[in-house]
Amino acid sequence: MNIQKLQKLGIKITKHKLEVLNLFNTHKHLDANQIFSILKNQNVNISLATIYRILSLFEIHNIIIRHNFRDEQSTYELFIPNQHHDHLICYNCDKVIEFFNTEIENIQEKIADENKFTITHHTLTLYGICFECEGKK
Amino acid sequence: MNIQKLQKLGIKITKHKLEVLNLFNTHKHLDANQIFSILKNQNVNISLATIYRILSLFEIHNIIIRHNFRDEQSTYELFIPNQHHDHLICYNCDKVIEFFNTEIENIQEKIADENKFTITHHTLTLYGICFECEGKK
DNA sequence: GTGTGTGCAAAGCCTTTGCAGTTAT
DNA sequence: ATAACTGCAAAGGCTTTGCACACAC
Repeated sequence: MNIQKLQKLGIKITKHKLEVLNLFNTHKHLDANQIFSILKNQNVNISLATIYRILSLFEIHNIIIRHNFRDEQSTYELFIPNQHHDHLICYNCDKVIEFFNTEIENIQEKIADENKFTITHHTLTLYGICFECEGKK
Repeated sequence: MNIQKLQKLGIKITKHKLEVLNLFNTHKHLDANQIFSILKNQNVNISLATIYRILSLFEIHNIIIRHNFRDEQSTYELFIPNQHHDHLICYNCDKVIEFFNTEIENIQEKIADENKFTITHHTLTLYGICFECEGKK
């Protein structure tokens, strides 16, 4: 995702938008508060309201996607076409591991067909304890 | 789930708890507000706070399970041991279809093993448009 | 110049909690 | 009797919005 693409979408380029976008290059998964904290540490003045507005805008234009992993805040990650994946999350350390499994995707299609559904998207998240946290106990 | 089982868990039986529990016999998936509305229509006086407290209590005791299907409110359904299932949800009419697929469950275990994870639970939800809604367009 | 973007403070929504009175066992 | 339950109102956490000003194109 670069500036030209943003402009093609009719999005006005601002320093704030670029800063939020850049964060996703170094942080795969981010929520609004994390973005706020990181930018604050970098001495960037931006309000939470603006962050939420930028995230909504990016989401509408399929630049990022929103996840609601637990009940709490929404987490965002860059949306990269043809690179769909699902998540494995450690309940203890919040580590997120991405995975993709063709078989599961195919079976999902089969299930949708059987129920006469047209799937637009899906959420598959496995929650558990990772090896490192398991060892610590 | 019957009164004896509740009492064995050390839960004090009240009219409100039984009323909430009974609703799940006729409504598979319910959120706090729906419960509030339904009971209000039945002339049952109960506060939202109490509903939330009952739902939390039932969740802790594995009587019901909580889903966060979209971003909105939490939805609950009865927890029936050995009857795990996943969901297919219509974006248009909110219809919920339950399904279970052994293959997917097995592959998930394989993925967890490969990543040295111990899975405690998972969420698989397929979002799309059902046959009826597709026809209406 | 004009339509967007922004900060601030206020409000919205779902959910939780403190308190004082009530009920189940 | 006593621990659990309840209603009410207030507060909490995340997110959105109205307004006035500032900025991108």
